[in-house]
Amino acid sequence: MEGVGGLIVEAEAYDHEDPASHGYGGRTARNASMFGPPGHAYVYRSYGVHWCLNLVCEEEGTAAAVLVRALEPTRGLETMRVRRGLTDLRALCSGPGKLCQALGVTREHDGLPLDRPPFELRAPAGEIEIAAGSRIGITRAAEAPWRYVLAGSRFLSRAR
DNA sequence: GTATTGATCTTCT
DNA sequence: GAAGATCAATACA
Repeated sequence: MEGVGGLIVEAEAYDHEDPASHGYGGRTARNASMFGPPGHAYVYRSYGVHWCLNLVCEEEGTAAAVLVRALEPTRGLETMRVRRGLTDLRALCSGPGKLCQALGVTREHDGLPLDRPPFELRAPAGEIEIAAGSRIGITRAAEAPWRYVLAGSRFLSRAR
């Protein structure tokens, strides 16, 4: 989006039956876009400091989404470095909040469709190996094996 | 190297 | 008024 981007290497799944999910317990003002049509973004403020980006999937009313936790920067590296104030490539997008800062994702992107600018969603090129694991950074149902990572990637929020 | 804590805001109780 | 799907700076080993 807007000249920056990368390969998603880490994601976590949430649905409306998940106690850790914002969609748990019904629709609210914050998670409205989670309940919207699939293929849209759900962006929320975390700890008052960071933005986190979700990709809404499944059908309307299920509040299913995947949190994009980390990606491997491939485009717009200079832009992302400036936004993050860093030179370390691995630190640019190795976490939900970092990733959004690097990409420039804010509440303005909440609810936007992912198949139109400024978003652009593409399938990865070639064969990739996916590994599943327990989730990170949450206090409920953290043991659910709904974290999916690109096996062996150096750009994860936590090492393999 | 690991551990702890402050920052700062939206939403829910 | 408290909690939270986080990060980065600081303190200690």
